[in-house]
Amino acid sequence: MGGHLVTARRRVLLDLIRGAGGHVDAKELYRRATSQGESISLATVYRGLRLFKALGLVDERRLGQLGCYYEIRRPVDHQHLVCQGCGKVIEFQSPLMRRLIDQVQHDHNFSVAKTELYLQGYCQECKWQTEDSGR
Amino acid sequence: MGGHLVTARRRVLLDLIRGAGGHVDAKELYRRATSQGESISLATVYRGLRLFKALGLVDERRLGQLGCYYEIRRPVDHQHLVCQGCGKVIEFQSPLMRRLIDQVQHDHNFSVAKTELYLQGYCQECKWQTEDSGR
DNA sequence: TTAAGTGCAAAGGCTTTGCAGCATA
DNA sequence: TATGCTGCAAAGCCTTTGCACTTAA
Repeated sequence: MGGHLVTARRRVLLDLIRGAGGHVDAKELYRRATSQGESISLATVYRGLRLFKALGLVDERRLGQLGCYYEIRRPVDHQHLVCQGCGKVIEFQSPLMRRLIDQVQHDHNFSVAKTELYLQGYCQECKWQTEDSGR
Repeated sequence: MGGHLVTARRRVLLDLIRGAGGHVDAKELYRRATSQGESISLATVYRGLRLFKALGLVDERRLGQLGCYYEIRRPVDHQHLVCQGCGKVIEFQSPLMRRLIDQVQHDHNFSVAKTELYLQGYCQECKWQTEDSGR
């Protein structure tokens, strides 16, 4: 059973994902790596991300139509709130989520392995603007 | 302000979406249309879907890594449960969802416009199999 | 030394678009 | 008739892959 190598690219990649605090996609990681002088190809970024996912180090999230974003896996589950005005991403977590999942598992005799709640709308600042413009 | 035409293709397309009970993607709609003798192109399918979305007739859902699925918009919100064993899609709805959204809106001063909860796991039948195989 | 990682370019899905012709109101 | 619809083929994204070369252990 072959192990996985610790390479320079992978270290850089993982550091970048950590530093990004979630909310980066593959292309952005590639851009950040190269812009700080690191030599890496987009293909390697994708391969690294796939590996990290498989190892459970990183989670891939689909934020609506925005595409795939990557973040370090953390012990406590959280969900995302995306502002369609300014694009801001807010993380939150609610105990109701746990209750909801328990309920669904029970009602449908289903074993839930992965959950993703995505909420889209307008943040405090962008709310005013939509009200003003009346759009 | 131009109106939108009611055309044969669009009628067919909408009927197919209705008949599918959710859970079809563009390619599948194209396949079903042509296989029942209708003449339509994939581009027209996409254009129709975009229009229906804009008119609020149809919702686009991203079921995890499965891609885009389309369904007739219904008055009552619902969410999806996808079995990673057999691919079955189960719809459900829970009053906890409403409460969770109210809470998030309040806590983050955010106005939620669109919500999507996606749960992935194993249904009743597929649960046994994963237990047996011990995988 | 040797399995694993990497870059490059090509290929694969899915979705959109430009354009010329067609159809609906 | 005029605006909007359609098909076709091409192009655009994002992501994966084949292959030859490089590197970590």
